[in-house]
Amino acid sequence: MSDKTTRDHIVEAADQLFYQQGYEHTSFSHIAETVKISRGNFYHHFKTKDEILNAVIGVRLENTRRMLSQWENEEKTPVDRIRRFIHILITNRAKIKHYGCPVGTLCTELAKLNHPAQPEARRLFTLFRTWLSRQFEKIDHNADADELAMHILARSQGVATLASAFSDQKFIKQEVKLMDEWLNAYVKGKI
Amino acid sequence: MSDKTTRDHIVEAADQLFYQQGYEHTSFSHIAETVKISRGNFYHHFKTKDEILNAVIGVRLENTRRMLSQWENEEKTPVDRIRRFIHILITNRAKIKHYGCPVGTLCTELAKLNHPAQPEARRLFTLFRTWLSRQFEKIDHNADADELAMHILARSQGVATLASAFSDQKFIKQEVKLMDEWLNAYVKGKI
DNA sequence: GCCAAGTTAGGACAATCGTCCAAGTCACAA
DNA sequence: TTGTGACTTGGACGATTGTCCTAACTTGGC
Repeated sequence: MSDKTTRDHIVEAADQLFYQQGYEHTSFSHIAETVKISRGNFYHHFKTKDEILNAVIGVRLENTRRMLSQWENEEKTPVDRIRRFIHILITNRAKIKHYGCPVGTLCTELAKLNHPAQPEARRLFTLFRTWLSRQFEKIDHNADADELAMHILARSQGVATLASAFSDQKFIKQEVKLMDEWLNAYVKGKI
Repeated sequence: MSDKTTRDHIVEAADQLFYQQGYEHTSFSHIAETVKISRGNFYHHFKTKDEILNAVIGVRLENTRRMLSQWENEEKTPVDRIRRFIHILITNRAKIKHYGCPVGTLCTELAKLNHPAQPEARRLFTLFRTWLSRQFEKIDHNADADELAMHILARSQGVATLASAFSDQKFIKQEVKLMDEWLNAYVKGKI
């Protein structure tokens, strides 16, 4: 807990703030205030704001990888694993209602800013995409697993966007149920 | 064409720029540069930046209403009308690939800024939502039309988000095809 | 106890932000 | 012809932005 370096604290605070208020709208002063350090202290750890963004994307990538491999261990069948993915919408529904999906909203913002970190941010999506794709492949080797992965990914994104726009948690549960049914129907048709 | 007032030009330019680079990232200087007027001239037409945003949302609402009633006239069956909605993804695929959905990305940004115009922006979604809901009601009076409308809306949003994140137009066509099939299956089951 | 390296604080910096204002231009009514 | 009101200009304003710098502090090896 307390063996975290200042750098870690900065990245952690930036991670939260970028999610809750967006990258551009989060200023150095705001991060400094949260971490309770001087504004000038930043430039000993990071040269630019973009460098902080890269660090944030880095830890998000690592956390995502860890989460996916944990799901891989805890859920024994590919169908259960995909279901586990679908249900993060439920798990994170409170935050999603307020701030949307951390991955989707970041990619959307960086696209508008035409920011050089776009490819790095996209890797967060790619992580889920390839992981889901591998699960679908295990279900049916002849299926176009990547298309199915993108399909699930897109539906999750849409749910997060609308749940946030309408501040509606019930809608999340509604759509998760539909996605579960879709997955069951798919499995029944293929196995 | 040339009978547009300066105010109209400002709103028009702001509309495009808010879509392409986001609301916060678009500055007065940038709009002024585009319209080719002095920066100071703004405050004869608008008191604050938020007022411009409200005007932009206003014209978007009006344009959307006009578009929906046009679809209502051109397409004679509710199914054709819903299909028409689905296919704006194809029509606007080039811009969606770059900037995502104009409605979804605006609502997402305003949510992060905790901006007072959030309810106004949400009305853009509501317009589509109630229109789609009415179409579904015409297909089947016993259906939960609103759930179906939200479902289609969410899937469109997801497609736009991922198409932008991956700069992938082909994915749009792929998913539109799936949505068409979903609609056909639904109609076949209910009629 | 001392020095070097790593870390921090606080403020200076140029640029840009949204906002506002005084002066000027223009068209048209009296 | 003159006066009036709508419109436009260019710049000033205070605040805030990301960036950078210097001086002070802390720490560990000698």
